[in-house]
Amino acid sequence: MLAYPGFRFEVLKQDTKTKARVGRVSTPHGDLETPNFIFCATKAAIKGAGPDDLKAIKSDIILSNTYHLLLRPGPDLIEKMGGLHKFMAWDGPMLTDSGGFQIFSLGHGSVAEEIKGNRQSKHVSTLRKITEQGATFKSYIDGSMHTLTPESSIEIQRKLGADFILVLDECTPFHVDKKYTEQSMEMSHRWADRSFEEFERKHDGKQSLYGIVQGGVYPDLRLRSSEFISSRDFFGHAIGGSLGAEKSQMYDVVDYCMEGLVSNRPIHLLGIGGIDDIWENVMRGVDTFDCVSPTRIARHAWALIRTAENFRLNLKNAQYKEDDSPLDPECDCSTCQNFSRAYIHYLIRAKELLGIRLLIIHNMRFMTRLVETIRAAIKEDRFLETKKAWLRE
RNA sequence: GGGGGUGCGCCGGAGUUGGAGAGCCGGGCCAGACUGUAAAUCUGGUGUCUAUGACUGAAUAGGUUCGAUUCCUAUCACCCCCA
Repeated sequence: MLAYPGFRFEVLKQDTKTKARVGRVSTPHGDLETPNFIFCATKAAIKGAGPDDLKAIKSDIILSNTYHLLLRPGPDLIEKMGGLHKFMAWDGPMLTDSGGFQIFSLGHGSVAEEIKGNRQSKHVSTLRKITEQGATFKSYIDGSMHTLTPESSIEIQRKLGADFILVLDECTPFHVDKKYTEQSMEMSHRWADRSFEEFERKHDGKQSLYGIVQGGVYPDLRLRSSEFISSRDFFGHAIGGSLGAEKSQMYDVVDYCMEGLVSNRPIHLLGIGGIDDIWENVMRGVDTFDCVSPTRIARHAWALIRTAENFRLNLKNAQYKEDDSPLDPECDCSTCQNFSRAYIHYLIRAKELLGIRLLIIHNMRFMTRLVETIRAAIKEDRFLETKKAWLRE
């Protein structure tokens, strides 16, 4: 049994009516309470926000990516600079993705494109091949070839030094049949074991390893995969791969996984960050989330607002030209305390970077306030009531 | 005052050797997409109307011609040169 001396997960409060729970994860870089949201700093930076901003909006943890940092600046450079925490001046908990998602995204394009059938996508795949050994990519930066194996992904993540690291997996697409999904899942399981062995080989207690559940949208495969991942000595579990074409299917897939996952480990849902998805999946027992959406849509001028349609407003829209009200009257972030919708609208139109930055800060604070609300509700044993009121169901 | 040149879309270009423009490329404008980030990206729309079709449209007014954005005349605006 592998020990994770620098780490601990404890459930502080279990909701009595649902699987929602409040937990505490301890890491060498500090603790965080769950449910929580992990902001994506894919290339060792939250686009448009720095560590001070993260502290200001009360972010507990961020994520960075093996594949992108492998291409540039390279894991050796980051190790030489004292590790990723020091390099990017973030001293809190951190997770790195293994590059498994890039096996999907560099092969198929975005999630939406793949699910919608790649209709008009101009996506040119830079994924060269997937074999039992690993995945080979052509760098989008300089065209050079790079192979990511379970072993090399762990080795790179060790050099990066994040607190939580992930096994290499194949993020299975939506448009493959059950046979492919099953074979992909089984290969990901073998990759999980290889990742674990490589992790264990140089284990120093400063990092912890997450196993990833695959199995597409198939209940039996998801159950098998989650039981497999539970049988290995991972610190935490992540749910990955295709979660279906619709939200209802995603919630079903999460339910399938939960049947096979042991409950004394933190459970992460990879890549999900829709506002309603967070409530629905916390209810199903998910502890942590990550998603590019809050920061990406901010760069595309959308602000997260609880009471808006689909929980968001497009500040680029003409209707905000003369709107002197704060961005979100419910929010305590520096953007909402200081700036009007009209000003942000103007900044976006004028292509002033500050406009994007103000929205990024607000959207991030929106997410941390959301998980604060959720945790408080669970602690007070009012999760379902709060969910209903918050979502105006 | 004299000479030369240029005028079409909200703006800037390109193009039309007298043979069907609601019509190319940017930008702007109006919207949309985005879920482990090749994304400050990408997509659609953008004359009018009673809208599967019509109508108007190449500075303005005339003229030549089967046919004019194209040729001619006048006017207007802007630019350049001379005085």
